[in-house]
Amino acid sequence: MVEELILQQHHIKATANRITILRTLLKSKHPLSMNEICDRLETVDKSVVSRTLTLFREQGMLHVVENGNECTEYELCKSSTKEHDTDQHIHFHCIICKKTFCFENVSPPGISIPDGFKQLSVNYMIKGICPSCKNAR
Amino acid sequence: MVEELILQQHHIKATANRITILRTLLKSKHPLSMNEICDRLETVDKSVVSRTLTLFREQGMLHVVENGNECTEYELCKSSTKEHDTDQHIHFHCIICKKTFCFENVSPPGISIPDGFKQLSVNYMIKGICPSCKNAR
DNA sequence: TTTTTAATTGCAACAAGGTTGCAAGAACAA
DNA sequence: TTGTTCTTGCAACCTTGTTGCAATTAAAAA
Repeated sequence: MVEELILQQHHIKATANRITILRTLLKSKHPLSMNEICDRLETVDKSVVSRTLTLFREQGMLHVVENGNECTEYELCKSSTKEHDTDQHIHFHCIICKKTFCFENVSPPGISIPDGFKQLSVNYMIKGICPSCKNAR
Repeated sequence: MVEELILQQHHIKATANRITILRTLLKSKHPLSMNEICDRLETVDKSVVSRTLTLFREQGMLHVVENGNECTEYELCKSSTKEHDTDQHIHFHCIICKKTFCFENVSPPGISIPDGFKQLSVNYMIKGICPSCKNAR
């Protein structure tokens, strides 16, 4: 099973809940929040989802997508490990339908930051209106 | 008074609370969260701070800085109005001291986004360790 | 000035997102 | 089998932020 393989690669013990949560993330086309995962998986307690997402994050399995006023979202990293996150891209958050899109093939332009600051991660979030919400008006 | 002038320019009635909150933002070297403002101003109720920040935001007086897992922060716009926000820059959030810095002279590189998406705002947030936290270790 | 109307304030209660303590259950090794 | 560790689910809690409402204040009209 794909899920077990991924968990194994990140040194996480495979349990039924973890496989289910991972599968939910795998199936989704856009980043999911904790509550979206809970809604899709009514059998799993939110405390388990919370702890599982923390675990996945700590093991470098997830990207954390910060969409602003709303809640934190998570998406699977394609090619990242705990040490190296090579899979960063730009996100677009629709202020109407509240969905977050990944612009996979547009990578965030590197910028030079002032001396003394140590960069660990980047979050490039564009807000606006997505095509389907734009057309709906 | 500078504060009254700024409020007037954004068509906001000047009250004692609003002037105090604006002054707090003016004095700060980095973006402030609602709670940081409440801490500095113990006489003003947090509901007033909340409503005031909403008002300031609606009138284009503030930048909203999303620092991720923690809370929303606000900073004064230098040159923005309700219609045009020309004063966007990159922010750096220190994961240790939780302070957010503005990189004033590094403007976010424009990127071309896919067709159909309408861009309204950009948030470019770098996370890492700031100079003083780096030196403290 | 007095009256009427509208805006602002402060308190408390609430809501959403998320975390934590803890006891019970499952997995696993000795 | 027994002991140890990990995982789970429930409830309680915390934090950030908003809202209902009555009281106060400010502004406008008479």
